[in-house]
Amino acid sequence: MSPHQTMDKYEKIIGLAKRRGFLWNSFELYGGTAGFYDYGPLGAMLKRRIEDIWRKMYVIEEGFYEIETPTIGIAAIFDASGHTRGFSDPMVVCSKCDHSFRADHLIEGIVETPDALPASEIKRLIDEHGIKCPQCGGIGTFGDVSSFNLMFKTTIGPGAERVGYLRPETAQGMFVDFEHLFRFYREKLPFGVTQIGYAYLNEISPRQGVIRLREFTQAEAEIFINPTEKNHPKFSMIEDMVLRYYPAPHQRVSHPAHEDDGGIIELTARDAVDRAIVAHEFLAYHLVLTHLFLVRVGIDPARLRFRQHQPDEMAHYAVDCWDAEVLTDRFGWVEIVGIADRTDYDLSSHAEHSKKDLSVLIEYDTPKQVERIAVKPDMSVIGPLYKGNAGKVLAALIGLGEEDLRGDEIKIEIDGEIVPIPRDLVEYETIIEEVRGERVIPHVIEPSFGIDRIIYAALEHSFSEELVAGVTRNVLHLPAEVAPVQVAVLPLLTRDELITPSLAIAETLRENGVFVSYDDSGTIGRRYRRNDEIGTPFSVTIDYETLDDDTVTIRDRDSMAQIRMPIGELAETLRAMIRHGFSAATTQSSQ
RNA sequence: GCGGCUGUAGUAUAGUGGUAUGACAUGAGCUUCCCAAGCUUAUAACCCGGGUUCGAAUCCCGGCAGCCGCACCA
Repeated sequence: MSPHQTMDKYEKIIGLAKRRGFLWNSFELYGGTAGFYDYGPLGAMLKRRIEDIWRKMYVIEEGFYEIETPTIGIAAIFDASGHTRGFSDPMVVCSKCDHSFRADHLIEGIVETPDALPASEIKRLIDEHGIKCPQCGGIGTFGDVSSFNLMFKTTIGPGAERVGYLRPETAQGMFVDFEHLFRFYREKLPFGVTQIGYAYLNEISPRQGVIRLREFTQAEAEIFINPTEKNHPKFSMIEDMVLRYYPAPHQRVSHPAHEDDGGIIELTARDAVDRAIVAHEFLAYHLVLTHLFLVRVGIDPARLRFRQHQPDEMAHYAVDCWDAEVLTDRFGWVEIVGIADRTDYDLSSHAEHSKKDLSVLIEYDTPKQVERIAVKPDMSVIGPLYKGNAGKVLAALIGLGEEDLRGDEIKIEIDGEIVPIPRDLVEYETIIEEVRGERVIPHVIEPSFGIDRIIYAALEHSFSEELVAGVTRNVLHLPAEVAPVQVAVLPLLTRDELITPSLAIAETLRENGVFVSYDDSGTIGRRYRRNDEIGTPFSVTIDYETLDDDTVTIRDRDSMAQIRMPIGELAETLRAMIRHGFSAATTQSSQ
């Protein structure tokens, strides 16, 4: 058996990607560093095309404008988002049973604020008090306490005073801009905003190549909606779309990420919502949109599923959360998109930390008439009487109901003390007030795409080895829309009389917006195979017939079929093929 | 981060205490040549640092990277 046959698919893809200029390990000149990859010429082109399709679908078709916010965030943002806290749990591993524990939890009861201690101090206390391993009962079996904050830390400005972090997700920048965005969208819900950009996690030991990176690209949409309106206006357009759902109750295996236990069900979006498998229409709509995007960029729908988070796996605030997962040869099911209903968690948390009101007024269709008690204390007397406490007295009085105000004496509570207020100092009346609406904090639906993982999955799913006349043909069956090189222009022979018109054709195609590579090295068969391997969907070949009648052949990557056509129709036909495929465009042109 | 294994041209490899094998790929050329044909020719490698040694790619130590297991995992 040759080494090539013993390689698994991951090795073949990474090998191909490296050889042909899709992906390179970064800093390789200096030995490389795990968790960083360069996109080579073809990889960068593929990435750009995939991002552009995402933009077409989310920015143009859904109308979610794109913004850009800094990749460095200040500490306050991540205090509010929970990243400084949640990402920095001190952990300790038992060397006997290999279970890991929150180190601060082990010494609860020994000190009052264990979470405020540095790692070395926690370790000292664990040793000093002979803390037992809760799992196996071992004493003195704990290793060093390690802090797991995965954010890259840096300082802002000289003097190293102000702490900054490289953002661990692009989302926070959009939440922080909420007030600006709300005004931009003329103060109406729902609206969405998107961002495509780098995010950073200082992974402990990233392996798995491009699957787990320390710098990665996210494409995220944050859609702010009215919490009471989780139906989607365009739901009827997609309600018949069938997706492969893997609901939480169907997940019976202990590592659902690596097994398919047969619990996947195929349902229309309508059924998924009606049977309460997906929480609501808005989420279901975005599952479908995600599916359409992924298939369009080259993910095999048969190796795609939507897995619901288990209740204990979901962030505590989330109502419902689904991951789009792809089946990979080596890593099993891998998450490539997360789609969550994050409720008002993010905005509420930023409101609390920034002390700004981030609620919005949802107007009623018709204003409501509401009866309420208007309390009018005589402050000219109360003020001098209660002096420093006058403000508290006023606040307490205004909050009283009619039954509290009716008696001979009014009693209020100030700092835990009951204080009597003379009856004649407080007047009140019942008034009818018009209420135009209600203030609420919008909920957020967040589809979050891991672009690098999507690129890997598209490469793996489109890769195939096909036997042609006893020889293996490597092909990337990438959709023409995302293929880095769209058309290869190839003179049949390396001769001037064919090279000259070939270069002219390549130039014309470029002027028509087609991304073309010109190649005259080696035999024609070799050049076809070279282009198959990088996924070039169409090749134009110039031969001696071209010199007689100005026709060329277009060769289809997938079927290896060829058609002949006049040079004059070439650009238009190729553009149609890139959009609709070889056979569709062929049928069209022959009619 | 811990433990085990590994590191030779672009790729997969052969090999030895005295600078390295053959192949594929790549470049140039020949061959009117439509699916990795053939011929000529060229380019191209011992992961990095330190130690032992007359001499280290080879032995030893450290680092880095990769793979596997544990832990972590957007």
